[in-house]
Amino acid sequence: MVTSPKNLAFQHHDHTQCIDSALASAQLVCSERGVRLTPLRQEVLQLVWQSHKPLGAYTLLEQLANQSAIGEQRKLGPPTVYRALEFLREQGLVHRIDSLNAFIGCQHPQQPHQRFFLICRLCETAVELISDPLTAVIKTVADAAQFSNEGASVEITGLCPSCRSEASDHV
Amino acid sequence: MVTSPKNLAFQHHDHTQCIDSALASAQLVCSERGVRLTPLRQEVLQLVWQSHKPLGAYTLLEQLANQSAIGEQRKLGPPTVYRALEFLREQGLVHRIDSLNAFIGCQHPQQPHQRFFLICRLCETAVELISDPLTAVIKTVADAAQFSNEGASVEITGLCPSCRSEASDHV
DNA sequence: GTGAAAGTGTAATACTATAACATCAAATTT
DNA sequence: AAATTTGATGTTATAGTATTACACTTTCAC
Repeated sequence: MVTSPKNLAFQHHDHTQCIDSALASAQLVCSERGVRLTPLRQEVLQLVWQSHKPLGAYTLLEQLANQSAIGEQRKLGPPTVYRALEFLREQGLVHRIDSLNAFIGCQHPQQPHQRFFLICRLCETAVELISDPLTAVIKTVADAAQFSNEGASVEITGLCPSCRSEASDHV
Repeated sequence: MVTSPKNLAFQHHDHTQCIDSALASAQLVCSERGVRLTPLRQEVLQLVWQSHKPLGAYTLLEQLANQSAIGEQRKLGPPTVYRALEFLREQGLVHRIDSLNAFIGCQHPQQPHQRFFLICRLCETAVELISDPLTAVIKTVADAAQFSNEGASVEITGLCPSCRSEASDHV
């Protein structure tokens, strides 16, 4: 069977490509919009993209302090990372996963969209989807209730393909 | 047009009925399952049901301490209310709204179900929906990614019918 | 009744997020 | 280029949300 690009993050893949492409997109998007992707913001974006696992703000803060050139000499506080995350979210480069209090790089930063995620409870990988049928049903449901839909978040929890097969291996 | 029962909570209604029916359902469900709806748990459920607005755990704690017979003599801490909420959630009597860190009474406690909400950003009312099409699309999306869907949460944010018309009144 | 299990009390603490104000850097104006 | 303004970051403190750990009590099964 052909692997759908949708669940690529659940497979082994060349993650360097993910990071590179995310950084390139971010550069492009920010210069188009005339907003500044400062070194700090870029570093936070890079940290968020180190994996497909959502990371908490304090984890990012710690890594920023310990693993990055930026944190070498500065004493960083929570507002620093929260502000960077807020900027990245405004630009649609990062999403927050409400059920995890954690942040993840946006996999479709080009256009604005609702937030649909598949979240594996074992490997903690989160995959972002774009689904027209899901978007359509949400619109239908909201319309039926005469509710003006300004934004939506869908978080689907369960086991990803890899963790499913591993789980069945160990029965 | 006929008002759908779905968005009843957005309309004026006899909320006493909501509370009574929720408590009756809870009694029934708990006795059927052989679990104990203690006075504390019942009080927390009642507080959650005082409105259709999700409430934070610390708000509930404060009300429990100040407004209920239970809180009169005891000195209550956060674990007390969190444990009651955990129990009520396990029994499907209460849901947590992740985007608000808040809790709301379940409007369909009879059967297990996924969590679909319309959340008004003005009046803060949250309405729970059961939508077969939405359930079906989520299943389809998960299946397509070979993802085992164990639970899902959909939080749709915007303006409810009442707040929409009020907003347009004041233009 | 006695013991086991479930429920609650209590103190301490961990985790998540923001407010407020100071400082610094970049861009714009003059 | 100096002055001005704006945006970005540093820093301290605090607010808000949730859990751990252990003591005590109540309920239920036997």
